[in-house]
Amino acid sequence: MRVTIAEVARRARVSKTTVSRVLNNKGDVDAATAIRVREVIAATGYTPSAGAVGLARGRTQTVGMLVPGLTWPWMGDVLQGVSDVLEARGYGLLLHTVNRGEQSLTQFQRHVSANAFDGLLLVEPPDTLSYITSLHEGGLPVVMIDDRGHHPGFPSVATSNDKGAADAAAHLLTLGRTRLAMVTGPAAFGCTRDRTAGFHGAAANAFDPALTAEGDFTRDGGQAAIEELLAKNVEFDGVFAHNDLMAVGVLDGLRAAGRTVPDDVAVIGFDDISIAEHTQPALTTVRQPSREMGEAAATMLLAHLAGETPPEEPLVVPTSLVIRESAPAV
Amino acid sequence: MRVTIAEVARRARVSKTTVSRVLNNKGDVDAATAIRVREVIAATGYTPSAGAVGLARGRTQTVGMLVPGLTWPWMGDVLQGVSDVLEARGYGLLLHTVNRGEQSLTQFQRHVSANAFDGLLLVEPPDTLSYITSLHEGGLPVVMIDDRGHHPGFPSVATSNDKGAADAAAHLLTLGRTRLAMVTGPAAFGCTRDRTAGFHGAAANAFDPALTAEGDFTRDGGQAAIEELLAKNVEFDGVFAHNDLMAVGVLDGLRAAGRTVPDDVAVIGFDDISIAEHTQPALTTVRQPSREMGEAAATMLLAHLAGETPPEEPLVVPTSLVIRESAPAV
DNA sequence: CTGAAAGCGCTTACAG
DNA sequence: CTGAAAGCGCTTACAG
Repeated sequence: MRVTIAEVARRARVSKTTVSRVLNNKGDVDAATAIRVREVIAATGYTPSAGAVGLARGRTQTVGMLVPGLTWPWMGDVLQGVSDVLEARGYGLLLHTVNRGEQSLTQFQRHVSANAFDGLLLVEPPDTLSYITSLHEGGLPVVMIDDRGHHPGFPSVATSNDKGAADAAAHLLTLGRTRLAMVTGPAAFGCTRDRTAGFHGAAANAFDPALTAEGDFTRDGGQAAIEELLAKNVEFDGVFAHNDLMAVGVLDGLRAAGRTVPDDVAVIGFDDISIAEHTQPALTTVRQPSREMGEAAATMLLAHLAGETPPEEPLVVPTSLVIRESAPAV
Repeated sequence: MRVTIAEVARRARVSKTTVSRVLNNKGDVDAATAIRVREVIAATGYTPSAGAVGLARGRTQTVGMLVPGLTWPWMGDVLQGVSDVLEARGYGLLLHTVNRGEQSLTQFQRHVSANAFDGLLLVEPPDTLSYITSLHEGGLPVVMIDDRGHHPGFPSVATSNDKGAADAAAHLLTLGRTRLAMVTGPAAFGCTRDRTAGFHGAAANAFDPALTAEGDFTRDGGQAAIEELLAKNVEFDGVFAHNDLMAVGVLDGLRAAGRTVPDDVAVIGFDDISIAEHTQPALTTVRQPSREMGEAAATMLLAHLAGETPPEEPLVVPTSLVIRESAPAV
């Protein structure tokens, strides 16, 4: 019993063409006619069928989004940013997860081939960069939310990993700390390289590369890393962890070893996930602007769909230092 | 340059009808013909256009999902469960957020009218129950993931709020605690009623209703509530908080007041969000099976779409007690 | 300013 | 077992 454009046309005593015109404000329509059509539309509650419009126009007004999984703490923020922008612009959001590996990708591929969306937003699932690149080269508008420092060959949104890490180092120096340690992410990640370089550069002599341990971005990995550092028996009074989850492990490891934070050792994390303000002591951290990155990526993709040429360089949304108790203000 | 069914038909020297038949394994097709068609499909990488199929069949193979927002800690788990099931069954997931109030709802309404999806899954946004009910009555298949104990008049998935709370009480009794307090959610929430009733029933005499404070499901609200309780100067040695976020506030408030957890006061939360295992001490909590609820809801909706009659009663996915240090095993 | 007709890419009776 | 034709609900040249 769905009302169609034909029904509206019949009731308004005009052609479907005319109804379509007033619907899309395209071409001139006699004022009185337009009013009559609008009245019928209002009275019937008519809404054009998304599927039919999409088929006729060759555009779905829908954007696909591909993410590795939904359980990372900051993923919800990214999604929220994306969702807000798309919704405000009348676009739908078709969400895809790569939680089941190959199978997931096959399903996703099917949706791509089926032209189910006009453009793609993504946070890169493991080992899919070349696949995504091929989609982009095949003509699909793509914008990547680059949390790994990949600097891909297509439009992307990133954050200031280097600057954020430098800010962390600078803050530790301000606190008078002179022997700084670092717990990094996996060496293969671009963001690990960027954060390491930024920290190293700003900390200068206060940082001894020997006081570096590689973690895996998990809490347990962070704890293991700090234990490794403590076992070296080299003094340090400040630690920068490449993400908050590891920083939580660092905090626990330090406590277990009898060190007080921040008195003995100041600790700074990266991300500002919701846990950060609830640790003991509350964690000072470099805030990653997840939501803003989502908004920026969606905005960029829509501009691309509207015909604008996307920027060559990654769009960088800056980090900001959030000062809490684990590395307090001076 | 998209390859269409017409192109496949031409290359295989058959009609579109026949191609459609082998695509959907419908009706008998000569074995040799079918093979020929399949070869062309494989060679061209043909995938039917989602929009065209949807228009012709009157079904989009897409499910809509409406959520209040993406930043609640357990929402990612719900979504992941939903996403896994839909994907495995070849359905798309169209995500809608009600982050911008009325405007969001208007946009959502438009998607509903536009027949953009076959069925709807939702976690209820504030004050939308009557609207959702009208959609359901209007014929849209709906399944609600009921985190609030609403017991709506349409299919839903819930968890054992009462039983979970009773388990918390029983565990505290097992630990020998005899004066139990409770920090509840807002009184208007169905789950608050259910958790209160379950706890009260199982704790019996050990629970004094005077030792109840109402919180708002936030960390700060939990801390305020425990301070209110402490100010009463009535002894208690166990606290059950209606969610983990408030339990974190309880932990902090207790620490500030010089009480030791769990020695002086044992604490149990509800949800088992990721923060729970990282608090000091780690939080014992009633695990809410968010992901399983998402899976169950999606499964139920797909069954409904396939023609099955959905159950009258809410499907209850059971909670489970996760024992950690804040209320350890005996 | 307006409408008839073709077309978007499929599916599905219907006829053979 | 197979195909021509109509139909799903729109949009868009084209003609007037």
